[in-house]
Amino acid sequence: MRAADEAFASGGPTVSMDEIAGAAGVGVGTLYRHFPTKEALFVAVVSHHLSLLCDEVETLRDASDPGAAFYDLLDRMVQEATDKRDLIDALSRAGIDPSDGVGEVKERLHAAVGALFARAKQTGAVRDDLGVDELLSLLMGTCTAMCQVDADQAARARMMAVIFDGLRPPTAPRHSASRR
Amino acid sequence: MRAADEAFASGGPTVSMDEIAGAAGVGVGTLYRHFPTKEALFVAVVSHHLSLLCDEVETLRDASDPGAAFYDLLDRMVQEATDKRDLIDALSRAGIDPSDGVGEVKERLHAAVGALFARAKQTGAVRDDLGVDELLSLLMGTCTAMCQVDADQAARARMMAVIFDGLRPPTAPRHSASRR
DNA sequence: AAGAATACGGAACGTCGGTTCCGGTTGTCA
DNA sequence: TGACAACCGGAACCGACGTTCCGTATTCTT
Repeated sequence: MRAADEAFASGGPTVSMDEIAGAAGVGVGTLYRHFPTKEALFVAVVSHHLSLLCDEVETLRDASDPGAAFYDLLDRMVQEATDKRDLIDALSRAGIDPSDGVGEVKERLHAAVGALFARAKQTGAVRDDLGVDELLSLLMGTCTAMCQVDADQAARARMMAVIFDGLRPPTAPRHSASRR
Repeated sequence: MRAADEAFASGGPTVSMDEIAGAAGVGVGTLYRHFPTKEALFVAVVSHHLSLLCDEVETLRDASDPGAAFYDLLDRMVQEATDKRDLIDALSRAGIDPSDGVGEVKERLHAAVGALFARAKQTGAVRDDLGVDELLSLLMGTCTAMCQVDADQAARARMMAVIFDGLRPPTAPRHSASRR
């Protein structure tokens, strides 16, 4: 059942309950017997994904090379989120809506990524003027950017290179983006 | 009338026609007398914005310092797109849907940005391994990322710094983002 | 094996938003 | 000044979608 639900999530949060039910081979009534509302179903699927992601990140927490592990993680996250479009919405919701059930999982992800992020900073692999929130937001943005150029793998690699290079410690203060 | 339409666009493409009409101080019927469909209205607004943006970019085409002009432009675009949420959808549509009326304006924007981009490359202000499509997609992603951290101007500046530093020519080949 | 309780599928309902259409109004021309 | 025409506002229509409900199937119990 969850398997069919994942299939739903790939289409984004706009698919109708009928379609989800159809994909799962059940009636809509069955869906509502397991989840009180569509929102709840979406949250469940999203939380599940985020939870898996958390496990992965927590595994990397004590990696011997935090920098490499960090960039590897980013690469994988973006790669995965590009396929599963719902993960993007997941991340975006994680940043926006602290009320619903995603909130707790978001905390976990935040903490796990934060830990790895901090270690990577210590080794000088990433710049130290960036917060976890900003990192996650950037990551989210990158994912949506990736969804634009569906096919071209090379283009994606170039875009990732931009982000990665930007995350490294700047060799020298070169530009200020401040305004107002 | 257009003025009121812009007000609509700020709320994203999901606002109802009734709300738009209300904001414009007219009835829905009037809206439909000027635009055959909601989609058309949206396209009109978006095209208008993109058109203005094109004018701006084309002005910068022959700037004495293409690099500075380029980064200044990015800064302004992101800043503006953060306020006007519809511009994000505009950029995203520009990348995705070549069928509707936005297509032509997208060509113009593509060409104008491409020209400035090329000149900035020549002066060594930006890396030369990136295409215009990738740049625009990245820009779009950055905008959506910005919309996450609504308030904090400092956070936005840090995120922009990441993007900007990533766009500069890498000092040395340091990391490969390829996979698969 | 029979009855009850639970689960199931899908038809039915209410709401919401895009689109259409009709009655009123304003401006124009003779 | 009176009739005609264009325009306007908003009520009415229609389809889509989330949600609910009921008749039926299935399984568990004794």
